[in-house]
Amino acid sequence: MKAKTALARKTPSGGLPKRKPASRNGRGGVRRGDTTRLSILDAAERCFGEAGFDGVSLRTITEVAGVDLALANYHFGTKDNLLREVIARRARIVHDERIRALEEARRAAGARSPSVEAIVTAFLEPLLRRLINGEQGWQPYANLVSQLDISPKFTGLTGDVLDPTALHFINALRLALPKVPPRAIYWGYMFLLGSMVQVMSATGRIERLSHGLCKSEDIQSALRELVPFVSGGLKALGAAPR
Amino acid sequence: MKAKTALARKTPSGGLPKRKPASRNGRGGVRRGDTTRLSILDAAERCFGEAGFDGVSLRTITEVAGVDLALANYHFGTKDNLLREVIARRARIVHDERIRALEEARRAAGARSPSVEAIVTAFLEPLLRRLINGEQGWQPYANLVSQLDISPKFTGLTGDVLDPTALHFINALRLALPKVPPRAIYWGYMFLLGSMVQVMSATGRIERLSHGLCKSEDIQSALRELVPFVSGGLKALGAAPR
DNA sequence: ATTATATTTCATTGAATGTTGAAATTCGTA
DNA sequence: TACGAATTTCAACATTCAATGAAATATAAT
Repeated sequence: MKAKTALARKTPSGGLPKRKPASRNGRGGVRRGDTTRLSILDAAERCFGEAGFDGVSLRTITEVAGVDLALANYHFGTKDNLLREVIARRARIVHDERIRALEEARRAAGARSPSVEAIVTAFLEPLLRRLINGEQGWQPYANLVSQLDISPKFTGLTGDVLDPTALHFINALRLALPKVPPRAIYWGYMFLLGSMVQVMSATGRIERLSHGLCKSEDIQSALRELVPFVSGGLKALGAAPR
Repeated sequence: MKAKTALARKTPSGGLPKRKPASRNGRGGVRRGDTTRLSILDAAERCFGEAGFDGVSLRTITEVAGVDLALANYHFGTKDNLLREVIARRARIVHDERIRALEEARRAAGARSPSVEAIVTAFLEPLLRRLINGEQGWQPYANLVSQLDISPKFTGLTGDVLDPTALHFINALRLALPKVPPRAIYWGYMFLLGSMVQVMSATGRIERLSHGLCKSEDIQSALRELVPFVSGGLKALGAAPR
């Protein structure tokens, strides 16, 4: 384990971008390097999702992106940091929309607490809806976060971005289920995550098990089962024998 | 992608072991190479579980095992095959005990179907009980299978070993829940897997979320919540709006 | 003791890894 | 047009990777 001292000296991510406005350049204010930055992010997202962080090389990623290998270091510094930025890009979007959906559910419920179903839906829909609609890049992202969720090696990384969302929903569930002890709610949230992950990671397993009756890509149907399952499960919590 | 033609020529796993009985050797019929085989398996199990298949090298594994690097190839041929044998070793044990527990539940239920709780317990206990008891090597194994369960890259590998178990339990659940359409049962089984995985993979996440109220290693408490959650969730299936 | 086999050691293969330096190019601006 | 900064290219760095060949050693059977 060498002590990594110097980050790349000449990178915008090194001592912070500090890039000038760069407007009016005939490309709508889009800088030259921005398109390569994006294509690297997209390629990394796809490759990481398919093969895992350690299963793919920067060479493969930049090759898929169609750019020079050294540009990965120039724009992102290290492979670790590239992963971080891949995650953060979409995690922010999902987080914001989940919070918004939760507040919307609260508003709709008036003075009382939203139903468990409403809370669970507010959590699941923002991400799964994008998979259903086939929005560009979200399936690879879903694959990736599923893997990171499990691996002890990367939980520290995902935690910073994903934990704030969690606490909002745990709180909401606690209010909706006053009879269920907090300890059980935390575990229930983990089970919610785990069930969702099985829907997000397109492993093709359910096709084999069901002989084609169910399909991994049919997130719409999966979501129709997932919401009742998780809601029913959460309501059944706390019934354990002391 | 080079076509790898020749497996190592001089390995027992090459053209099948075909090793003589080797009894009466002063070590209770344990061959010389068996102890190194075991130490490599144990080390691989631990390393794979911590860092993932691609996250660890054969060098590290053999170093942890305290044996020469070349012995990994001699005993297991390739890294892929080493992973396969790591999984298969314990998967067989879990499978057998799950089937036995399921039959026991059937016997106890008499003419009727066992309860959903009994079926779910028969599935979860054989593996989780070993984690609760802290039996040697089972936590790393649980970590590992959790990761393989998610990654599209390895589902083909796990499928051969794990799918037969699945079909037994899916069948039992179908009988116990005649009102729930088969399509929903398959998804329910996936959700069961996903919830279980969250308990098995010791990521330390629940500690952070609950500020130490819940503990990853307290599988006993987790299981107490997991069984009602999954059972309640399964019973709530099929209530989806058409 | 003398084989034959099973196992271990040691040295090395060629390829692939993340990262970097320095020169070349492109671009916005003056 | 000329200058400076941002970006891209090219070539290499030192490691590490999985896998293997061949010699050495240990074990079991004869």
